[in-house]
Amino acid sequence: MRTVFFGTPEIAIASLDALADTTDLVGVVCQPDRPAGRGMSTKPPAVKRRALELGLEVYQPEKVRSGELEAWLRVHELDLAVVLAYGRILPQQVLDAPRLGCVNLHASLLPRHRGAAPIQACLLQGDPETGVCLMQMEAGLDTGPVFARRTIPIAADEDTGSLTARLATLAAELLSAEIEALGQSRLTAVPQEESLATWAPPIRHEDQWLDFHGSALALERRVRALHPRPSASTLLGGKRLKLLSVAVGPDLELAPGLVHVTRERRILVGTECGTLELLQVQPEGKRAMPVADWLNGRGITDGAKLGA
RNA sequence: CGCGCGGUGGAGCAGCCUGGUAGCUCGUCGGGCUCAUAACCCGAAGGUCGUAGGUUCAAAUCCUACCCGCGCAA
Repeated sequence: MRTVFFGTPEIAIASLDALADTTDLVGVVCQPDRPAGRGMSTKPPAVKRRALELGLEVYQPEKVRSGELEAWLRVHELDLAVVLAYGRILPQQVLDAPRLGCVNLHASLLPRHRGAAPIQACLLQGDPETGVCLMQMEAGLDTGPVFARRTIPIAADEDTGSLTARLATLAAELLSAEIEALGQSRLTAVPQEESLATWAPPIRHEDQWLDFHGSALALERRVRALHPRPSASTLLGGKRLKLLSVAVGPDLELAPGLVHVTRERRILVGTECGTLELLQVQPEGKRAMPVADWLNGRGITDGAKLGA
């Protein structure tokens, strides 16, 4: 079976490998190299680096609707395209280019969390479990019928980083298990139950700033959903302070944003409902550190105010 | 050359502007005290102050270059 893989970031790599192992993978499509990192040097996406290691042809179209991408696909006379976190919405002409169309690996239990940030969404919602779906792509975003799915429980301390890694592996397993049947059109696609659909919008730039006028529970989930990127941030003395790891603390009377250092050298922050205990922080310009280190260096003292 | 912060005993920091060979909070090791404690007391080990030059009688402190870590922005 002649296939092509669409994907861009790290999460897609395991599935890229799986597709390369199980089919005649003729090329990889990913987003163009973009200026990134300190400095301003352009860096190739993770998928491109892996594809080059595998000796695969890499195509990085600037536009997906110009017709060039469709033409490139047709030249390769494909049976199937597998998409995982490519980063663009593909038009119908592209979806129709391979003989069997395009299938997508989506990191949620559809129809829950359709959209760009399903992993963050399930953590924000406090879902007990999540998973990946293998689905037929259609013009609507993540609306197509589902061929197969895998489910995993979400740990209490799960964050986007750890969950992304687990789902990347899970997606690759699902793809490996189903690819042969898929190629032979032996899989049945089950339509999604529209009434159960939820939407997982992209994380916006401003979403990283915590507002302590919320519940400790919701803030703790937000910190995990934002970790490790872009990370939850607040302000301390006019400078950014990243909160990398927190926990719901004991129920004390503390004004939202007010810091209390306990006798046991624990750091509690007041919220509208409950307290948040800080565990790992990263002051601007510093490396990440446990709060014990932060206290030793006098980076924080009792009575400080966060979010100012 | 996109903007900014930082590299000081194992950790986190102060000292640098106003040069005169190093301090704080911890940790570690040994001893003591206590019903008990991420408690307290006593003592000890541990640092070529990122690297290379320069200025000076003298540099962690001033100057130059370079290396490394980090935040923003993308």
